[in-house]
Amino acid sequence: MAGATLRDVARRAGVSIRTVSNVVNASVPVSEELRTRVEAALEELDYRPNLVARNLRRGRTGMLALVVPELDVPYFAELAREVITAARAHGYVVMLDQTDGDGERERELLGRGSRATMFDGLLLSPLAISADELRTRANRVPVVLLGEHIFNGDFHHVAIDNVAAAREATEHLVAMGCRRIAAIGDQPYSTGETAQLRTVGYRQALEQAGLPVDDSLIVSTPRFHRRLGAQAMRRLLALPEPPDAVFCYNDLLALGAMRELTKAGVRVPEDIAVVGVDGIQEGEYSSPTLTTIAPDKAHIARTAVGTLVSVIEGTAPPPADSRAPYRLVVRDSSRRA
Amino acid sequence: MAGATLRDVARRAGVSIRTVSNVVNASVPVSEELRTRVEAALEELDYRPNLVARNLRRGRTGMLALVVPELDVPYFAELAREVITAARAHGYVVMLDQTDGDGERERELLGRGSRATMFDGLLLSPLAISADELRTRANRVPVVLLGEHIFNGDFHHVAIDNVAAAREATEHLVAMGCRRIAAIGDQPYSTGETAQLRTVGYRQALEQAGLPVDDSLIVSTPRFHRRLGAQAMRRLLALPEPPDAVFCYNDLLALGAMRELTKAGVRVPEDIAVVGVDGIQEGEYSSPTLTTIAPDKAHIARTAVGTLVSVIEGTAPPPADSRAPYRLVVRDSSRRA
DNA sequence: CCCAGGTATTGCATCGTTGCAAAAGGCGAC
DNA sequence: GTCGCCTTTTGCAACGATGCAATACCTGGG
Repeated sequence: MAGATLRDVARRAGVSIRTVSNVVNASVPVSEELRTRVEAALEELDYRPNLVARNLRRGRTGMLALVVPELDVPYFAELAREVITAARAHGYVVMLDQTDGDGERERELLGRGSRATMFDGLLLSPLAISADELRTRANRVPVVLLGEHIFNGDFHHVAIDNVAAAREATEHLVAMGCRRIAAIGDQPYSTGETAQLRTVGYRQALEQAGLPVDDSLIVSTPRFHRRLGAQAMRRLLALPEPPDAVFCYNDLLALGAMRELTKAGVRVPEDIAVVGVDGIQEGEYSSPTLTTIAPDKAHIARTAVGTLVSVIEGTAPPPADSRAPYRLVVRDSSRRA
Repeated sequence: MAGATLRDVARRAGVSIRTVSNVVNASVPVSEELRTRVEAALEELDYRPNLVARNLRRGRTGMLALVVPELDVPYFAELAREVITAARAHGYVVMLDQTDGDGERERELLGRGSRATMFDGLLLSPLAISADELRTRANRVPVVLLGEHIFNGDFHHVAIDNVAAAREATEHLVAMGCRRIAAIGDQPYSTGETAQLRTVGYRQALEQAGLPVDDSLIVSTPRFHRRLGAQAMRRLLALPEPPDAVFCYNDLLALGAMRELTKAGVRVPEDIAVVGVDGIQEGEYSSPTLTTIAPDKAHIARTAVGTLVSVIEGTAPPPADSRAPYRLVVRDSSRRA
């Protein structure tokens, strides 16, 4: 059961431990004869290097941690997939954890008893943690932030231009002839600012189009879940003058809203057009299919992992915001004559 | 940058390394005076234990690996969430990897150069790997299988009763008055047998209801994705005598099929009723909402992690199949007058 | 036949921590 | 005053691997 060590193999092959190590790592030339003998012994004992020991010696683990609020949120699942793939390309594996949007959990990650020493770098999609906290706590592990911005200049950060993306989504609705466009997902009280940036973009688009900004059309939601999208939509439908379009700050909100509309017998997009953000696969198959701002998740993952690896290797430039590309994908939920 | 070690703290507090270790681990009583001094030093140097070293010494890493085919498949994402939660309850963290259903990738996991020595146990949702391979390769790491069965008696295994579940789903359609019930998702050629078991249950239900089994109504799909569900549905619609219901082997297939039906102007459930398997959140908000067989994912995760932990600790009973509970959740996609 | 120079092989120390068992210290009992 | 016991503290070795530098070996040239 207990695995064979270099020593066991060395004894069996009648060579030194060091020689076995040399064969295993192929770093130093080894004579044909010994190599054969050692390889036979390796085979017979089914040797596997103990990576914990190797990591201790080398001072690196080859593991990255990816921390997201909720893994069952499709955006994060799809992003995680890309991150794992990107990490593999760099020779890293990924430890995955979720915080449930709990600030306590995020702090744990960086605190005293954490497993932070077990991975070489951290990809964090923060929700509740603040800039100061992160700065004072994350002095050990290289960090790259995903999505939420938190604070200027202190950390590497990868995300789309939220203002521009939101503006573009709203402009699209304007171009489709919508005049009373609601927004679902603002978070004026939150520590994170992604939602607030999207509100800025939404307002910009309305103003540029010469449309009035009606605050009763902006519905806040504490999280970005389907249920909350449905709930928000219900409120909008109850207004004396309901909207003719909704820009949702993510696809789950949009899908929840669409469900509510369908249930209420409101036609999408004829009566109310819907746009989301995230470009999750679910939106390709919903009824109707969902128009969305789709960030290039593979790009985000590659950039974030690449940056993190260069931070680990000490070859990274100073922290900077990286703007990831996105596309407006127009589908049925907003396609009007 | 480089973290302080026990030695640094010891030097600073003027005590032995061992005493610092005792304070940190609180395992052995330490006098009030020294404890205070050591704790001050720990604080000043912001000491964090090097977990790699600790793991080497203790021979355990506190990490479990969860390997699934695809993380962006909602079922696996939702399951992963539960697994991470269950693992945390046992003091473990989770390394997550995906195989893309690639047998090669699965083999790598267990092979020579793998990171298998970095985690204490493996939760594997296999797709392509065979029983023999697993048996000869997984002699090192404790393994618990999720979903796919692979082989009797060699490995701990957690899954629902696929025959019964499929039978129940089909019976439900029969009870709703459907008489020409199709099945999407058979995999007669696959190494895995989940799909085949579901086909068995489907046939049993039809036979018990006295309905003919029409092989042209059983559509195979190599994977369980939305696109393939849509494709399969297209084929069924093209039949001279299309079905009046479809049992899909998972929710993604069902959602793909429903999309195709909506596009074709076929009403669900009036013209064709649809049932899926997996109980993913997406089905609660699709239009129409999706009837599904919902395995208790939290139960699966808890059982699997609990079993794995007991295998690791050497207190596990011999390998056995564990049947996880599931529920038939009836929603609009199959609700007929 | 010996030596230089290169290659192949090895021993030792080390990564940071913990298990074990011995040493040191304190205190009451005889 | 001394012994023995209990508590606190410590030193040493070990987990399994690799970096470094020294040794052993080998070949060809003088």
